[in-house]
Amino acid sequence: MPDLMMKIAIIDDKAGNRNILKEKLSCHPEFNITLVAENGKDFLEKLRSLADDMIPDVALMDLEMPEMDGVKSIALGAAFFPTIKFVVLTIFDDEEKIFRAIKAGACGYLLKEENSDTIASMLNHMHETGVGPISPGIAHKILQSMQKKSIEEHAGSPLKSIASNFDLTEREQEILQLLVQGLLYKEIGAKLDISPNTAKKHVMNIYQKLHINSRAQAMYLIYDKGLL
Amino acid sequence: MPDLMMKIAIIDDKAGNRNILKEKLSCHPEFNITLVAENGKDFLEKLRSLADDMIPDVALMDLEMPEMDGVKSIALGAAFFPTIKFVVLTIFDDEEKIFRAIKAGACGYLLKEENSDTIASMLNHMHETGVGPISPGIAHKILQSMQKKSIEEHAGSPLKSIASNFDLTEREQEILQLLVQGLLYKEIGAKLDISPNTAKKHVMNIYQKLHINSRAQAMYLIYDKGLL
DNA sequence: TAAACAATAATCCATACGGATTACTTCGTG
DNA sequence: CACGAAGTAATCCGTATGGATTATTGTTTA
Repeated sequence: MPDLMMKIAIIDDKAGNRNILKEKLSCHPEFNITLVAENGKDFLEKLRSLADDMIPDVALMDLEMPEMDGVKSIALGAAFFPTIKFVVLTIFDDEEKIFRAIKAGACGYLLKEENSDTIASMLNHMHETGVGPISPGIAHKILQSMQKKSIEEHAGSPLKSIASNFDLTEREQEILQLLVQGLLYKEIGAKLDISPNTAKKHVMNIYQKLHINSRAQAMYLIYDKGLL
Repeated sequence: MPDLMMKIAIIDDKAGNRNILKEKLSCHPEFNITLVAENGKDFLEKLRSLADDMIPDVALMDLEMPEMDGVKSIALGAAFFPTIKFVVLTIFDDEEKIFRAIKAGACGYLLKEENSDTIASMLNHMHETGVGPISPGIAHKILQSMQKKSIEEHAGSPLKSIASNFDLTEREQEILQLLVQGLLYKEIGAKLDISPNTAKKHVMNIYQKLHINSRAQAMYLIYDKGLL
């Protein structure tokens, strides 16, 4: 049996939602809210400055957020903090968003309208069995979208998913491609016929957009986490 | 509100299962079992000989059946009787079967272990809102298979074959593991409780054994060149 | 047309990295 | 017991990297 205590992170840009959720969870003593963030960027920053034993077990994540939305935060969070279970907690969204959140690594998808007991029991169920919580309405949407289009064709092209999820420009994709092959700035510059300084500038812009800070992290994201 | 009376079809090859299910539904007067069949072929034949107003609203379908299995019957049934909602009712199956049943046109997927009330409330919910019933465990499987497909299944631990091919020690494998996740020397040191200098020394030894000279090349070897 | 964005480029600084060398400890195995 | 292999640790050096800032040019679009 796992720990009885479950460390929970709440990520939502609206203070009202955060408080409602806190209140809902507070009735259940097994939940320990160890991290609250206003958006994905905030969340990742706080995570990085956290001691290992304070890393949350579960992140309850809204999708619509400024600075960094839920899909991006799940993709990055799941890559760098693989022990965290990401559960989307949101109002009813379109299939595309559901789909992208799941591909990013969400293991559950609950509607905000679910009541306190439902949420609690589903989270406990997940903690015990590993089975992610899914609201029936969401499951239905997933089924429909699966019937419509096969997943294979939706898998899409390599670097494109990074580009679409993180708004990389054409040039930045090109440079990322070379970067993750291990080329030096001067080599990238030579290959693209630009100054090494410019190559470096592009790389810095890419880091900002992906919210990482080293070439190694870029490679990790792209190669190991299949974000490519 | 739709009809209070819901016409139900039961398709299962085992008489025991049929009876258990009948019993479960009998507690709920809104269900009217109008058709019982032993397999898909039997089901379709009986359907064709039925008056229009006796066509069931819902078909509760087992998957493993002789003569004609559940997937085929759903595909054919959904084509010729588009008003019928097909709900798979089965024990826990592998992802592939779940997938095929959904693509064939199943609008719900329940586990046989669900209790009477759960099944009844989910069927009623579907009848009212059109939202198909899905057991949490099944929804979880679907999510997992979607994630796997999108991540494109890169094979298991490359580290072992690297180790065997290049005579890396246990400690070196351990360190390589952390290195290619993008950790700094100081982070590797902290994680393994050794000096960052030592971590670096190990990395230098690894580079020599692999005949490379940068972290990027290590990652390239392991991730892109698929293990080596 | 003005504003926003993309690509180009340079500079400064602190730090991380790759490379080489030296040294101490703890194991086994011969 | 002695020797080597593995793990530990420190130091010095030069280069590459990450981070921040500033600036010019062209393109797009509101």
